[in-house]
Amino acid sequence: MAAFTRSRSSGLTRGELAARSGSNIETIRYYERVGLMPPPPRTPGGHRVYGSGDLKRLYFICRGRRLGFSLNEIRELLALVDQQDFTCDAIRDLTLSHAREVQAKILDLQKIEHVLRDMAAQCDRGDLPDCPVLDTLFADSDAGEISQGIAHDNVRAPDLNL
Amino acid sequence: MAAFTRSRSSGLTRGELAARSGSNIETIRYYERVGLMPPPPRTPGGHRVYGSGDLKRLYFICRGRRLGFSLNEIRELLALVDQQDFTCDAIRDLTLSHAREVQAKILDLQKIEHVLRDMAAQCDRGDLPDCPVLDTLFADSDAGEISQGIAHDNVRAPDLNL
DNA sequence: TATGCATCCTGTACTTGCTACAGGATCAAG
DNA sequence: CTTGATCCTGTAGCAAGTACAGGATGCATA
Repeated sequence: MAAFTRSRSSGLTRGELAARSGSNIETIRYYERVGLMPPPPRTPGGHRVYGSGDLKRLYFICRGRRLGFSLNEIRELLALVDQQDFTCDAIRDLTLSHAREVQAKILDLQKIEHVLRDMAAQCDRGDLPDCPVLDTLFADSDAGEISQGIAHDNVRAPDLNL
Repeated sequence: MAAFTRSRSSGLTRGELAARSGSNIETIRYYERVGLMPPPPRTPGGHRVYGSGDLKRLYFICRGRRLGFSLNEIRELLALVDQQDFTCDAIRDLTLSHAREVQAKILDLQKIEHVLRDMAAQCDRGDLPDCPVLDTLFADSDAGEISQGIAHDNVRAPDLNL
């Protein structure tokens, strides 16, 4: 219950960093392992000691994740920042390209929701022998147009013929 | 190139099943391993031989996936079907509950898209010193309301303050 | 019948983005 | 000095597949 305690002069433990950023304590170690967070200095005993720069960086990662960026996309953004080698234009392009992916996913999901509600609505009409949902799911099919994957967030790219 | 060839009297190989269902050949083995597809009979040499029932079942799974059901949800549906122990009502409830999850995800993604486009739009106004996207991502934060996870499809549940 | 090639078999490892645990060390307070 | 909280490491697990290696079959043709 002693969250948000700072003991050493301005050094944060991994647990404190987790509490402040809202991320899981194990996730921080994971981000270090995959190279998103730099390996911090250690106490003589081997405990990690973080500074406020680390907190900012972690915020950045968390916020990027919340906005649906993949860790790789975030890695790219951070690399640009780290090397101070970016143009605002390039970052804007990245952002817009991501926005388009999100938009595509929204469209897919809307179609999916539509189909689901349609199926469910048929159940309401008591005049049918079987379960219309199962009937629909079991119906024969022979493919149709297949839209290519959105992938970035692993919602399956639904080819929306059924 | 000899897709859709049927050699043995009405027995399908794994490859043929994959071609007809549009799924990956390895995925079929995977579905068998996790208990969604039953282990089919084999030739004396050990090759799997599928029938038209298997094809229907695989269609069902694929269609369920395209509609965003998890393998576990599909497993439940199939169990109901296999045991012939379902009411249309129960399945309708499952469907609608899934539809609500999809809807929630759509709302989250719409907010995300909005934020992304907002950030990008600020870049267009040349009157700013730094990159507004990076500024936004790096800004300090102290949490806020945190909406609980949708989870089912591993789109991170975005707590939508920023 | 022999051969060649396509397809199949198995087991295992990889992916993304984490989370969880075991078994032990360290830290800070009382 | 002891206690309890937190930390350390390595490893294994989740979904939902995909991809390979190394070998066995199946089937058509010469």
